[in-house]
Amino acid sequence: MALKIRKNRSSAPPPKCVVASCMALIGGAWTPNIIWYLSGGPRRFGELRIDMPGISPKMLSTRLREMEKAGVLRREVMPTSPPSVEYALTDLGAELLPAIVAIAEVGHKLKARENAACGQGENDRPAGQPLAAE
Amino acid sequence: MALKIRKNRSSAPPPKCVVASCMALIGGAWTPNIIWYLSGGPRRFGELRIDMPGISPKMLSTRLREMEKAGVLRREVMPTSPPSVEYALTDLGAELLPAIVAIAEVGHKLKARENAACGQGENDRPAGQPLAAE
DNA sequence: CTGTATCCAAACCGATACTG
DNA sequence: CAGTATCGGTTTGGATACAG
Repeated sequence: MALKIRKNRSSAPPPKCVVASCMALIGGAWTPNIIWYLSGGPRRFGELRIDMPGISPKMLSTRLREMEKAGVLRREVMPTSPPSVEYALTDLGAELLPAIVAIAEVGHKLKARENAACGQGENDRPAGQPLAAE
Repeated sequence: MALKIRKNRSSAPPPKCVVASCMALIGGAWTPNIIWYLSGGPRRFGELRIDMPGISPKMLSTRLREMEKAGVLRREVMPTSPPSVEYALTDLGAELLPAIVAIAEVGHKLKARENAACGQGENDRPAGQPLAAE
């Protein structure tokens, strides 16, 4: 052998499958938003649709279903005259928030660097791209 | 209008684009692992390959390149006889760790529930699926 | 050893239309 | 109002082979 492999100094083995479990939930394009909006209290299907302009009913339904199955939110049918359904985060679902906040925090710094490029002239994104930034 | 839309009680607007900036980096299938292994100190290309059995050189190269461009890691060519390249997290890259840890933490609970199913008989994954769980 | 090129399968997402 | 069905475009990731 030409070069020797150094022992990895990481304190613990990387929990890939564990990370994947969470990423499957918050890794979607809309899931962080759904969780965020739900963190303010229970919310109906149509309300969530209005909260997130551009989301198709299919996506919302799919994500909601996945999240319910994973046990991070609860679906409750309200017996009103026009049927309405409320979605609310469970305790488990609320635990996703710190992760999302952590992501948003570092994402903020990432984005700042992305736009400023730290003095480098290399920025192909002129700052202010039309994402769904409220 | 039949039903009135309740005002969203979420404390702040969900920073979707900001989240996306971070998710683009840690949302990949291998990126969390790369960051984790790099958190133990600088590491070479081949070492990372051994750390993560199953990753193709293309993926590793692609992710490494993206992360370098985003400024979360630095690439350094060591002038040794067989050429070797070391990758190391930058300060900015180290800031990704808290987010990954937060994800892993809630992912752990998610996975526990996923396997136990809380007394329900509904689990189509018999626990112990062959993911890259070290 | 350190990558890059090509091909290919699967997942994700969006738009539209339609049902209960 | 609250979804489901279907179609298609785009992206992502894996396998393999090859190059500097």
